[in-house]
Amino acid sequence: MKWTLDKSKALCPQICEKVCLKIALGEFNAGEKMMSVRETALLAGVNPNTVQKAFETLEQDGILYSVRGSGWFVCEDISRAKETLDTLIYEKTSDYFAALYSLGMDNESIKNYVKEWDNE
Amino acid sequence: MKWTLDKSKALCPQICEKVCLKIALGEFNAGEKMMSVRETALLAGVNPNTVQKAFETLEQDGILYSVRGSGWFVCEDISRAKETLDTLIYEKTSDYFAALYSLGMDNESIKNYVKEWDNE
DNA sequence: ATTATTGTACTAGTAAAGTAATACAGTTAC
DNA sequence: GTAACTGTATTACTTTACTAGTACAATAAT
Repeated sequence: MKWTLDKSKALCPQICEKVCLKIALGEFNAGEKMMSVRETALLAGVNPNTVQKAFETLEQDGILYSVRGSGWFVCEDISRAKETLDTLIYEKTSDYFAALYSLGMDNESIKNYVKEWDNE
Repeated sequence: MKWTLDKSKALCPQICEKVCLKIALGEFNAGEKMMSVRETALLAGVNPNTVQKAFETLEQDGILYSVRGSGWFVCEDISRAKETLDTLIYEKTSDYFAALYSLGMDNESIKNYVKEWDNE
């Protein structure tokens, strides 16, 4: 099924996140072959070059590796993928708090606001 | 004193937010004259054209108005500035939740994570 | 062996956001 | 009335992120 990406934001990081999550969830398994660059591009609705760059980023993070002519594979140690997810959650929370500080809120008011949040 | 902006993000919206906040906090008063485009540009460390665009955005939002040759002024009704701030807080929270949904979290886990957040 | 599929590389084009420099027009202060 | 401010407009340049098209090399399947 099609991946849903937010086209108003940078696509490359979204693809990285999606892959990390799918590894963490066991949708892609350690040591197994990934979808091809072109297939992923179709699924995500982006240019193959964008997927290529995303996979290369994940390669540097020790999450994927490539075999020329054969395909992309998930590394044996998937803890790196989980760490990357944790780091992303931390960073996004940190950014969120920073953004609301700029709007005049403090830690307590932010926590209360989130506590009452009730939307879908 | 100098405005501190995050240069890795779009500057124009940051200037808009800053002005809204300063109006809401009573640092700029209803009906009073604003700093000039050039002065604000120096203070914020950005190009005058960027400030001009930000002020024009706030003009469309009914928060500022300009008098050619004279300067920029704060509108009499500052409730629009406060509404804009509230909307921004709402949107940023909504974006934050959406981002963490993409990382595999749900409402409850996000609320717990924020509750335990303890950083500066 | 041939064919299809894979990763990889390269060049060019696009769009958004901001910078930079300049010019002009209206207002204010002296 | 002149000078020193204002806002406003225009043009060109830069960067980032992505698109688009093409080409080539290595592997796998037949």
